[in-house]
Amino acid sequence: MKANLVQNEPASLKRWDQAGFYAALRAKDAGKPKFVFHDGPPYANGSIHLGHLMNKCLKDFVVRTKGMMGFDVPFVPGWDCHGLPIEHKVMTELHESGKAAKLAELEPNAAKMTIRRECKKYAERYIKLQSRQMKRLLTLADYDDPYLTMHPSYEGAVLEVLAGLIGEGLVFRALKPVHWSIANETALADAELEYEDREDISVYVDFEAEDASAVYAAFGFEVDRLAEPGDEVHGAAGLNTEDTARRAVPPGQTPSFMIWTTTPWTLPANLAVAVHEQFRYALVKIDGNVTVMAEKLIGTVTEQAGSESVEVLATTTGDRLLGLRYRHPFIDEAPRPHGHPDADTSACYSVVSADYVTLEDGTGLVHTAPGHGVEDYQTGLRVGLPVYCPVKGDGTYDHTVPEWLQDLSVWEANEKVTERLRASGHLFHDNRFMHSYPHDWRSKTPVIFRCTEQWFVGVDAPMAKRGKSLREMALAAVDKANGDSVNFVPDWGRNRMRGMLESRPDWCISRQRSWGLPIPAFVMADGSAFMTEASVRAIAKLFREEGSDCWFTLEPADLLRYYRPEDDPAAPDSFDISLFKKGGDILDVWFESGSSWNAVMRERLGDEGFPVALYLEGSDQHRGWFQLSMLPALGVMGRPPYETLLTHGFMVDKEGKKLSKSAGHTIENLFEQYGADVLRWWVCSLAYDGDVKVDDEFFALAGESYRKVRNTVRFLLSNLFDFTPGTAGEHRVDLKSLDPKSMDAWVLAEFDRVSKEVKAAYDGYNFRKAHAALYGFCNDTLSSVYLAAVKDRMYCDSPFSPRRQRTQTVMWDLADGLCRLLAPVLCHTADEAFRELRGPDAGEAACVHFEEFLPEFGVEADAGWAKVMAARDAGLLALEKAKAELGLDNPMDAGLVFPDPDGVLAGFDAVDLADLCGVSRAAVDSAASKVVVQDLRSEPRCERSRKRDGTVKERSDGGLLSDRDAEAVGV
RNA sequence: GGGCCUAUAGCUCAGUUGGCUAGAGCGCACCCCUGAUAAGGGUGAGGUCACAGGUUCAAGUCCUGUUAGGCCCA
Repeated sequence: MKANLVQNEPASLKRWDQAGFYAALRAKDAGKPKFVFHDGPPYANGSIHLGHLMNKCLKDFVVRTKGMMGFDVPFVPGWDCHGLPIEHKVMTELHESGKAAKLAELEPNAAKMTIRRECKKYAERYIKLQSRQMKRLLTLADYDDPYLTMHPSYEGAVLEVLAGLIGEGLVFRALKPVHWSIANETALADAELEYEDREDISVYVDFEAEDASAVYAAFGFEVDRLAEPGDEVHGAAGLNTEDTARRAVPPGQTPSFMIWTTTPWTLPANLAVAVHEQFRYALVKIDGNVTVMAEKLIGTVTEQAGSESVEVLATTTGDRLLGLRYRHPFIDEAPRPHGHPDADTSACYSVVSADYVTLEDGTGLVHTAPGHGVEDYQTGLRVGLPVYCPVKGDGTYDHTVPEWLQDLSVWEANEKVTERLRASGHLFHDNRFMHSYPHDWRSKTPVIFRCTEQWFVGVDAPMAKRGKSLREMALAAVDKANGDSVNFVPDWGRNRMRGMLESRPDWCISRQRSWGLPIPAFVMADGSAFMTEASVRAIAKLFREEGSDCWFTLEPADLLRYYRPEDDPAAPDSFDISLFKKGGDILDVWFESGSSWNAVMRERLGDEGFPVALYLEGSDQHRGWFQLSMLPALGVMGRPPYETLLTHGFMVDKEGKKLSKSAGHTIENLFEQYGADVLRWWVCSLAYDGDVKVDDEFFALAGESYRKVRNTVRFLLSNLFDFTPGTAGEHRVDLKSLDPKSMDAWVLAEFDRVSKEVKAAYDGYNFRKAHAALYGFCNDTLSSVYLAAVKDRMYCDSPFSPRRQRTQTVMWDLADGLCRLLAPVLCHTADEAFRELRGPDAGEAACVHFEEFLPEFGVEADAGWAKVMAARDAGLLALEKAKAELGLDNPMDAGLVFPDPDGVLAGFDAVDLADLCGVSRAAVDSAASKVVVQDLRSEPRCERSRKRDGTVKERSDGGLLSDRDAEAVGV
């Protein structure tokens, strides 16, 4: 019989849907202890893919297993609705349909509203699609009332989190280098980056020293006179100590500092050269030019450049180079950043120290542009460099750069700058090379580092009330030594998260786009920003009522209608709301999803919703949702929002390589081909903590093993056709009366063992182990041992013989217990079987998903069973030999005599022993040392049972029957 | 380049604190059954535990390095 999952699953779905299943379950479970589990929101874009498939199934296993263990498990699905991917898609569509031009004519806020309306429609469309697909996966969740990050109450709750962080003094505005998408003209979060290979130019550039003597002096040369033509300039030999150097005469040319960079376009913004104080640097003459670089890198650099003559003139340590000045290769006067005409540029163009300088590549002298790199920025702060960024949002230079660069894009500038340096003699060497480089995850274009004014959440600033910094608290929360720290499954997630927390920078939470939650900041008349805890709470209240769209339609005074400055201790001394201008930034979407513990769990469940028991996502979320949920929760609630983090790996292809996005199945295809139960069975079998290989054949394999389980259950059911259903049916036999030496006691004891194992595995999220145990039970214990052995009595015993009814009772209980254990995974199949087991009279109320796992039967099996099963193995082996030696192909033509030295087997029913081996009869012999196979082919065979059990003879009706069969037939 | 992780039969995985001849399922081969039949049963062949060193009486297991792959970052 075919499973026909593709046709039948939707019917199950419909049946559950009509029963208002989720709500009914909540009602039924009311009052039970809660297991609160929180769904991370997938992005409302596109169809669900294999990653979602695994994630959603694993979550569903948790929901359903915990539910069947006796917990009330509310589960609210959610969607991440705002953000660049949708806005990008919508803008592309608007451009394609020609509507984008109209947008440009609109007033900016009106244009934003148009975009937002389109984005909302787009998000809704995909929420609907994904929701349908997730339901088709038979996942159990409150799909009637999901959480959407674009929902007004959600938006309000996010702002309340922001307000809490402001209250702790963690939110600030600053000029900082951030990842910048030129294509989308916005700052990007780390999570919005993808690393892809890219070819770039790497250049070695000589920066000419301003004061040659100072450089020579740093290397220990006598500097009272420079070498005249004809003077011998000493070579490298032995001249690496300052004493010897002092006796030498420096060469008569100006030395350079050689830097290396892979981003020539940042050279216009160069303001310093960094060295490591402890490293040794050499003054080296390469093909006639004197330059400075790290001693250890001379070989690699000159080899790469193909230099012919390399001569080390002297060496010194990095600290001696500090403060030496150089001339920028094509800029005469240090630039001043916008709006800071009086900026102090005295520190520019000199050698500074930095401990991140390495000797791995480059020259050991690091080009430093504070406007274009985080480390550069920090160095700049330390030594007092201006934060200079001559690159505009569109990736072109402004007019502070030399004319030949103005309005050029940075990518064009790479070439241009290189050529310029070559022409002016500053370029020592250049080559093209491939490296992995961050790209905007939507436009797939390379991003740049660029300094802009952004809002940040500080991770190192001590909190106003809590005293500690977010980083300190977060590290404590993942510290194993800390008793109530977060529990990680698997445990290495802890290390991973700690590493990330240790190194993470301040969180840039602002974006310059339309589709998102506005950061409710205002620009005051003096140009400074206005955003206090109280003002944000006031706007949050408004957003709850009207949604964040009102930010774009209302005036500042209206937006602040709930704000009472007189009650706000943080309010500036004097200000005039009528002069306020609305800020144009929106929040990082990660801040929104990172606030879901408040916007969903506390919102819906109050104190019971915080913290929750479990977050379950892919391992990439250690940096994403896991971390960005923890930080706001630490700031606002003082503890992480979850007790346990469960992590799964990623889908890779058959070879273990990254799954290409274009290839592979659509989810709809998989439903069509396999059905949800097979897909769920597959997910259940996965070692999800590592990478998961996925390929068509694996689904097919899962289908095979699913069918094995299904067939086993079907066989149980098919043997119960004449058995009164229910736990108190008239044919039912009291399990307590079972002989511990009976196969029935054995199989129930086996079930108990497996049931315990499966439940423990479920409880520990080890679904794979449960899968293996369930499969093994169906395949071995039932199919090949118990059911095969019991077939004869099912078919040939008198229908209401005690032996047959005892077996049916056991089969009924096994089917019942098995359905329950399978139900969290094979929700359609298990329910179908469960309903059939209860019979047609049970009606719609019969549903395995309203049930819990069965307690153990508590049936004791005789300790001698181990010996019986060993005897069975030996018997089967002996039969195999007999095939070859005696030509005894059919086991029913054979009898077995088992050695029984200790008399254990003698206590068991000989018919059971025979049936367990599929032979006609069995006996034990305490004197035998090995199994003896009897050839029974000469004995008569029962026409009904095909057994040659020694009782077969001609009966009154002329048939050849055994005693048992004769009695059953009544002749 | 850095952090975290993975590598055991053709495939998917077990293998606890280092300790008998390294296990299971699938697949494969051969056979049986034909009253679970687009089913069921039996037997068997498959492994230098990625590679190279090291610690140890003893290493799949511990340490170091290498290679390949994944996630995250630079």
